[in-house]
Amino acid sequence: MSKKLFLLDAMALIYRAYYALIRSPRITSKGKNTNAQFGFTNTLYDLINKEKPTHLAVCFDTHAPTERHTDFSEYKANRQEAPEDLLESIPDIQRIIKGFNIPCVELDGYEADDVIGTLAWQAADAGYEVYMVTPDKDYGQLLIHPNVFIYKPPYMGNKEEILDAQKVCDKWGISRVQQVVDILGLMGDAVDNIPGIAGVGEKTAAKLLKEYDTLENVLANAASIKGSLGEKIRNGIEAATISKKLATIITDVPVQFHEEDFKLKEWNRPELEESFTELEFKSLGKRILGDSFNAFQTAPQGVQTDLFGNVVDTLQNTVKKAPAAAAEDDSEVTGLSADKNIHNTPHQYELVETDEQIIGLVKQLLSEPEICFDTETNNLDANDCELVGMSFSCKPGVAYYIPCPASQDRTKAILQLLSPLFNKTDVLWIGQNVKYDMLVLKWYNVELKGNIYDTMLAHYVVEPEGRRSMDLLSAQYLQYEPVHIEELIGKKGKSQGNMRDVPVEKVKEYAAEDADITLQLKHALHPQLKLKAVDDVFSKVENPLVKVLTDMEFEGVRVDINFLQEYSRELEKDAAACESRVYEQAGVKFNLASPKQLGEVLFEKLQLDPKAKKTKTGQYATGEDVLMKLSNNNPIVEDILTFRELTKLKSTYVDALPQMINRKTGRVHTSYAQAVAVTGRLSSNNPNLQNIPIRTDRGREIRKAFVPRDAEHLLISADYSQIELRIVAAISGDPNMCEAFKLGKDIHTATAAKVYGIAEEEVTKEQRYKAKSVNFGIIYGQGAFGLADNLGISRTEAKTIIDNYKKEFSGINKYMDDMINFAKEHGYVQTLMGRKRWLKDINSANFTVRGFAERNAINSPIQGTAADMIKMAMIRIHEAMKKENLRSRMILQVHDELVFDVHQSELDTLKPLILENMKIALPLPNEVPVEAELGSGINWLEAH
DNA sequence: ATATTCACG
DNA sequence: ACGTACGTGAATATG
Repeated sequence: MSKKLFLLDAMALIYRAYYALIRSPRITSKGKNTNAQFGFTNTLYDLINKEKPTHLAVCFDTHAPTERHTDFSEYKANRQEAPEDLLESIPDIQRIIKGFNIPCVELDGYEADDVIGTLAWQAADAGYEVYMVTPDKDYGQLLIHPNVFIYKPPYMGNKEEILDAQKVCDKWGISRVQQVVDILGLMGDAVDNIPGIAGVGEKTAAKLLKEYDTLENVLANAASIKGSLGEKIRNGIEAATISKKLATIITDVPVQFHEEDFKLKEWNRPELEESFTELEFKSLGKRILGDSFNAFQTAPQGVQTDLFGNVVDTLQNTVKKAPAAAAEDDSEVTGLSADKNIHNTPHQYELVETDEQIIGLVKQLLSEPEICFDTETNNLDANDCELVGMSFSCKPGVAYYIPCPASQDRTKAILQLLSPLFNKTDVLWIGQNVKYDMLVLKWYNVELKGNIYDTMLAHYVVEPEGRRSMDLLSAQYLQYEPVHIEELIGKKGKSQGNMRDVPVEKVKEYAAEDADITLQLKHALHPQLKLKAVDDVFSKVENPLVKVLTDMEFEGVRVDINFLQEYSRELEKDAAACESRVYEQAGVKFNLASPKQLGEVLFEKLQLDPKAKKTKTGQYATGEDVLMKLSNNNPIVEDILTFRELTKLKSTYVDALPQMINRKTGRVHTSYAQAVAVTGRLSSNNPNLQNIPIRTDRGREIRKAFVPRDAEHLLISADYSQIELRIVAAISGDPNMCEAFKLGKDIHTATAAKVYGIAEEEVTKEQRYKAKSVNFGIIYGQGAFGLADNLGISRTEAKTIIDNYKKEFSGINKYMDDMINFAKEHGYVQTLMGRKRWLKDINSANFTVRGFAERNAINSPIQGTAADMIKMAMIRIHEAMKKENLRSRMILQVHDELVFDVHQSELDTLKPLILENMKIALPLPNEVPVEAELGSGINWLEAH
């Protein structure tokens, strides 16, 4: 019998199993998520059963950095932290593997693919047929030995797949598997953050290798490669060299394949029984262990520990011992080696607890012009948490921490003692994401009267595209690694701890350090504001907006649950009807919500389109645009699209919104992200209230659920009219467009008249519609192809329209060129308020990459100026409402719209106040007027 | 975690 | 030959 060795890439399989099951999670009676354990065990067992390996080993990655990480800091730097449930599953899985009497192999400094590659070749040399079980395409490079294969386990509805060298070569379009690393070196790999050559993708890489055979030879001949491709390659020599090295799997890892170790042996049944019982694998347990297995029996006690390690020992240190028991001890937070963190810089952090101490601190801080502060809470949701403590710092290295005990009376008393500080007007409050802290304090009826300096926002205007967690900023600007919050309360997830339960001494170190670091960050970032000339947008727009957003988030909006519940039932019914009609027409039942299954039904079973579009993963595309183009209005298409619409509305809005209602206020409190959108816009999340439906009848209904706080109130909605087009007209100074706005014309009709060379009265609906599409397309830098696609017209017609447009509105054409040229020269574009966006790819040799940057150069100043304008308006309106002591509140912002919850007695005061401030917030050049419209009603739909 | 789809301005 | 309109957030499937 031939010897078949299977080597499993454990982490890759665990990830897949975990996420494949996440929608119907397996939770034990103790509340433990066992997705990964279940999925992995299932895969392992099926593999053993079906493929009948004679030998098997499971390979893990370790936390230790590898040479790839030390050589190239960006390697896998884009990876998110694994979820806690997943990390906690690893000891269980290793224990199950031991139960099957299968060795786990891992080695510090090497990744699983290195270990697997090395073992695979050794075993193949020894006459084995070797299957590397992994979804990872990089393994293709290892198929040099004719007896080594890749075994892709079933996933996404695909069957398992065995890849040999030929299949891998066909897949990539190469002639030898050795070229897999050359391909990866040229094209990079987004998953692992391997750069490759900018602008070289899979196709180009394959073409180059066809001609030059190896990456080295491509680079050696770079000088003779013509055109932009040659330039790209010449610019990417270093990146390609690094990338190839990163993608190359190491095959001389110090591990030794021993036949005996990897041989499948008798299972350790008691051990498996115990694991399966603990994890509550009922049917799976029976399937594996037979009917005698009963998941509810008491776990057998006293399993002999020497059964765990006997395979392992012959592999010396390369094999990890299974944990003696499932990780019950949670004294240390997993996943982080505490000794690696460097937070031992000399500092003086003091605990301030008694009334006397607090009064002393207040007295001291009252003389400070700038105070850095931070709050600690027992929950991330600022609208649903208690204050656990506050830290203050005015001098680098010195900080104070005031703990707030569970007694809310005492917490209020502490805040009372601090009130002279909070009420002080001539003080600058420095913090990182101050909105959060202000919101927490607002629930205690505390408002900061001084000015705000938010370091997160400073970084936002200095580097709009960067990421800006405290940890990253500290590393980037202070070269200092602070205490991670995970060290105190664990990672995000259901078992995340609570700051309240952490010993005060530990919280003090963490909290005081945060205030200390934030103060130092302010000093590091501040010069950058002037240097990059973004201090205006920072001090006039972003910082003053913090208080406005705090108040808006605090207010929230009332949502009519009854209405939504009723509407949910209606949508449910209609969606179900659509669904059954689809199954009837298709002649099969399947999961209509699965694009993959739908694609197969439409394009294979029903043969609706012989040349159906595929997505990049090789599935059929089933997006709305694709379906709409399907053969002559097939009724099944209509039902599918309606089903999609109804289920989208139901799951994203109608059913989700009631669950977001705050238990204290009975209202929905969105959170505005002020430092996310690169153009300067806000974004909204938890829930997103900036994408509530309006375009379809059934979607629009949802707006009826947004209602005033009570019968004495109404909602007001005020929105800018054509603001982005006005901004284009104004900053381009195009005479025709400016004139149209000055005369108060309908801009799309006026555009159509110019483009078609006719009088405005003669413009048809069709022509106006097309002109409108051009107007919007221009804002985004759309070309003839896009316009044609959008309007369903020929590319020639689209080109004619665009050419006419550019001729009639030559100023706008010039604006677009000017923006691109400005960006090419200066490396950035900017808004009217001086908000900047840097475009590093603007001079890229790659057409696609550069084109993207060019469209950004056109769009960002427009979108960003509109964002500046409404932000300024919000600041003004908020200030005016406060000054007038109104009881009405601004509650929502939707990019060009503001929504207010208005007491009816204040309607007449408020309407002009809102409109006037919106209009004058940011005057446009070339006398282009800014217009805003306003409506009111008993719900958002009616107010619109 | 990744891919696809779709809601808004 | 390639890709083709900017900016977001959220839900779904996936074994």
